[in-house]
Amino acid sequence: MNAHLSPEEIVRREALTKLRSHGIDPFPAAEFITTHTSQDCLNQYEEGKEVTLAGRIMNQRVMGKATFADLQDAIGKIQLYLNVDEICPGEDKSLYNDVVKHWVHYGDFIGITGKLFTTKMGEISIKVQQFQLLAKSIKPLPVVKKDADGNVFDAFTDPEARYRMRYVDLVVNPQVKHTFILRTHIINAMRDFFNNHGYLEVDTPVLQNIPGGAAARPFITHHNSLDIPMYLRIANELYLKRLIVGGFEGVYEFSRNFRNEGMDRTHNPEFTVMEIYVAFKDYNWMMNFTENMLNHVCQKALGTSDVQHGNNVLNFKPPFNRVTMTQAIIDHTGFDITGKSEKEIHDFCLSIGLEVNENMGKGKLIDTIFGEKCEKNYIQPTFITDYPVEMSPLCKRHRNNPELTERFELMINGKEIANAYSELNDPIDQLGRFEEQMRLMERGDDEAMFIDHDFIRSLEYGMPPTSGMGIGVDRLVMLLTNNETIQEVLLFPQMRPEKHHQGPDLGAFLDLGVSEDWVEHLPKAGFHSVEELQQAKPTAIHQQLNAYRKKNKLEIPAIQLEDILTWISQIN
RNA sequence: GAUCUCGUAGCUCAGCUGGUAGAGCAAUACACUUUUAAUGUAUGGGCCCUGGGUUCGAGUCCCAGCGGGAUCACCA
Repeated sequence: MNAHLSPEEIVRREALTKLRSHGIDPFPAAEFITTHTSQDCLNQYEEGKEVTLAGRIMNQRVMGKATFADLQDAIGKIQLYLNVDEICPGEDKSLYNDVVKHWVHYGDFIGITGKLFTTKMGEISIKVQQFQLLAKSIKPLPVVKKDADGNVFDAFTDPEARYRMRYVDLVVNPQVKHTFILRTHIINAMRDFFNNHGYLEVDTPVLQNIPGGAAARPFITHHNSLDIPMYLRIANELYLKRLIVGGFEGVYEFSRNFRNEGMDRTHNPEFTVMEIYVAFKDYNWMMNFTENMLNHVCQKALGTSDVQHGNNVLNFKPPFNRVTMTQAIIDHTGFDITGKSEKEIHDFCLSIGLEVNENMGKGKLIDTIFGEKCEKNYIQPTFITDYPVEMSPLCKRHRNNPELTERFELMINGKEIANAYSELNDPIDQLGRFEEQMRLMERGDDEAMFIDHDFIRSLEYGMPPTSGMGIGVDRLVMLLTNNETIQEVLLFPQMRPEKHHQGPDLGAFLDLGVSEDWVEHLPKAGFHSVEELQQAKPTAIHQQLNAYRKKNKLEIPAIQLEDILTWISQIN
């Protein structure tokens, strides 16, 4: 029955039985009311103050009639001092000698009441007077230890295990928990900033008929009643603009987007983008707004405008540098794209060794140059502005140059973090741009966008001049929490489904009446499952098992054919 | 999707040119009433990812698969 359990798991399950037989429910139902957290105890220390708190017991150091342990709650840790005479003032010392010393294990939830004191070694601790098991942990957590110098031993580091069992990761790796707390603080700070400006947080459809607003492969699903294909959203942009048409002055949404594309350290099939649209503004206003917002986020979430990321310190104090796309390319390649034809740019790309092909339009070529030669150089927050019109089908043309658009991307640490436009609100121009996208698609550009006619119709009713900005929340969090992979900032990153290499089910054999002596030998003799027994001839099983017994000189009784027949009858 | 690389005890990892599976921590038992990587003594614990192959013999070599990581392509 317990054949698939590790010895430690068996010990813990046996402890359940022992606890119950002593009248202790290992999973009690009642509320446990705490008065303090571990941090309260440390921050508001008063000798002898009575405190009640709950958490996981993390590290027991049993020293005969006294035991030290760490109690880890949601906030942190505090040391417990469990003394036999304090916990068991009467004759019965069982609560200490049995429960504390033997039936409570690393990882169990306990509730305690006791008095604060300082040990000889100077550590604030709780002298426990009442002790209660709140929930047993029957699977041992990985044990991570730290020495006096802060060196970590046996850290739980395997990425696969950590991502698949994030609950374990969060328990034993405090820095992981801290990252996710920061993530929420960052999002809260953004939300506060927008709300304080009077903008409205909204919800728009996740299930969409047309996957619009970006160029990406969508996840496709099907609606049964309507009998139509539906798509998980790849972006929410077109819906937010419809709301600006509807008369809202400013709307924003933290949008979970889904894209059916590759997965790696910077891509997860679902990811979060914050998009905001504000009426009567342009991209210059949005640059100011964005740098102020990010500085606010850094101050609120991190308490500083100087953010350590890898070997760099990123300075979020406004104003950020602003460089046009044209100037950026001149700065890093010496080539001026102004007024150049598609062929001239194509030839230039070839001359500097970039891989380009005939399907690439002018915008895509320029994008390639920037991506290969310029992007990585912008470590400090920098707005790259005025992108070529071909790259930006939803963006308004530049007021001074119709070949460019009023667009900026915010580059930080050599990567794109935000993207913003003076939004295109001319419905006729917009339709033309969509049609250009269709031509690109026919030419082989699989990133080109679909036409959303209802969106065009909304523009025909009139959209005020508007600036919109989208920011990759996961990537911003990576930046601000000093993480290099998106999996570290998503609680449950997408993983390939777990495959269980199921070992032989010895318990199932026992249930058939196989003797305990024999059960462990069945898989070794070639029978890994009940199904395999069922499919074999009883006489063949009989011969095979006894041949195995003879070959391995087993000191156990030989199998009789009747035994086999009994097993088989048990199956049916 | 391609290439490289890894998969050994609950955790972190050794295991050489193929020859009977190792350490620390964790667990179990005993001792120990202010320890803190507690300590001391003893004990138990392994489908060495899975399936084939080569071999007298495979954790080790070869092939395939599964899973992870890295790089690349696509993308944010």
